[in-house]
Amino acid sequence: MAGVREEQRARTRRALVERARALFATRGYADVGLAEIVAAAGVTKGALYHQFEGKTGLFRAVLAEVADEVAGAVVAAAEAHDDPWAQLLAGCRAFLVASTDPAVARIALVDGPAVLGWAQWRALDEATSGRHLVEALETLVAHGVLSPRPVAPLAHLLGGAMNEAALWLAGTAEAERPAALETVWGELAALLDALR
Amino acid sequence: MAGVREEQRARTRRALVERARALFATRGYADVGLAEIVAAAGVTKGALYHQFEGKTGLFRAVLAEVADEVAGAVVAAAEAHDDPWAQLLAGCRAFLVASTDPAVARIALVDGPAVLGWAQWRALDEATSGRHLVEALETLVAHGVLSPRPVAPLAHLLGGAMNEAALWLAGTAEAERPAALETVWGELAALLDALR
DNA sequence: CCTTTCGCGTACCGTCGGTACGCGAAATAC
DNA sequence: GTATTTCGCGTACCGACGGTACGCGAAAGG
Repeated sequence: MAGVREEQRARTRRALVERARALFATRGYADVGLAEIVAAAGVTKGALYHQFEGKTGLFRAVLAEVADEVAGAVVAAAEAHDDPWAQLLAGCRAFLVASTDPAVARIALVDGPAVLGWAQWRALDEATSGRHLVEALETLVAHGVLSPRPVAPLAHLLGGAMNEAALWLAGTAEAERPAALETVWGELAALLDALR
Repeated sequence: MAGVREEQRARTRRALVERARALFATRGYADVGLAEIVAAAGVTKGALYHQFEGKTGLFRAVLAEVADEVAGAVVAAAEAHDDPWAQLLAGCRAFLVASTDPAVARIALVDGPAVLGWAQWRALDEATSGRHLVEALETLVAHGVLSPRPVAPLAHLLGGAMNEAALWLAGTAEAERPAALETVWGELAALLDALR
C-alpha cells in the first residue's frame, strides 16, 4: 500500500484548497472564478470536479478548514485553564482574536452563510467552535455558576455578538485593531460577567 | 408638471423592487437571474439597467426598503413608551420580531453582507435601525441608567446577538416560532437587564 | 411644430459554472 | 509478467448569466 495514487490525490486537494482559500479570503467567493483557482493550483477544472462537488463544494472544504483552525485555537486557549469560568472567558477571547483576521472573517462570517445557506453554515459551526460554547455554558450551569436556563438561545446570542464584533474589528485598520479589540473585549467580558 | 413620465418611471421601479424582493427572499440573491426578475416585473433588462446599477444596485434598493421597514417598526415600538429603558427593550423586541420573518432575514442578514460587502451593509444598518440602538444606549448613559462606557462596541455586540437570534428563529418551523421567540427574548431581556 | 430628452425594448457579447469524454498511468487479477 | 480494471485528471464544449450598445417612440421644453 505505497499509495502513490492517494498521495497525488491528496496533493491536488491541498493545492486547490490552499489557493482557493487565499483567493476567497482576499476577493470574496463571488469575484473569484474557477479558472483562476485551478490555474493558481496548477491543475484544471477536471481535477477540481473530480475532487469536489463544484465551486460550492470547494468552498465548503475551505470553510471547514478555517472553522477547524478557529475551533482549535478556542480549545487550546480553554485548556490552559482549570476553572470553567476562566475557560469560557479564554475560549471567547480566543474566538474573537482568531475571527478578527480579515481572511477568516470574510470566509467564515460573510460568504459562509450566503454560499452554503444559513442552516448548513450553522451546522458546520455547531460541529466546531459553536459546540464548545454550548458545552462551556452547560458546564457552568451544572456547576451552579450560571442559573439553570436554556443554553442554546444564550449560545446563539453570545455567538452572534462575537461574530459581529469580529466582523467590525476585521474592518478596522490593522494598526488600530489591537486597541479596538481590547475595547470590544472589555465590553464582552463585562457582558459575560453580568451573567453570573 | 403633471409628470406622466416620472410616474411611469416610479411604476417601473416599484415593480422591479417588489418582484425582486419576493424572489430574493424565497430563493436567495445568487439563484435568481435578471431574466426572471424582469419577466416577473413585466419589463426588460433595458429598463432595469436604466433604473439601477446592475443586479447589485437592484439588490441595494431592495435591502434599503427592507431596512427602512424594520427601522420603522423599531421606532414605532419605542415611541409607545416614555421611559428610555422601556424604549430600548421595546425597540430590541420589535427588531427581533421583524427580523425573524424569513424573507427579511434572508435579504438583510444572509445575502446583504455577502452581496454588498460587510462595510456597505454596516453603513446601511447604521443609517437605519442600528442608529436607533446607538442613540438609545447613549440616552441611557446620559441618564445614568448605564455606567459611562463606549457605546459603539456594545451596540455591535447587541446588534450581532439580535441578528444571529433572528436568523435562528427564521430557520425554525413557523408553528413553533412564537414560543421559540419568547424563549430567546427572555434570554435577551435578561442579558440587557444585567447591564443596568 | 420642432427639437431635445428620456424611459425602455432588442440584439448581442464575454465569461462563468458545469459536463462529457478520452487518455495514460497506477492498481488489481490471474 | 501480462491482461484488465480503476482512477486521477486534462480537453473541449455547452447553456446560462450579467452586462452593454443602440435604436425607437413618446413626453417635455422652446
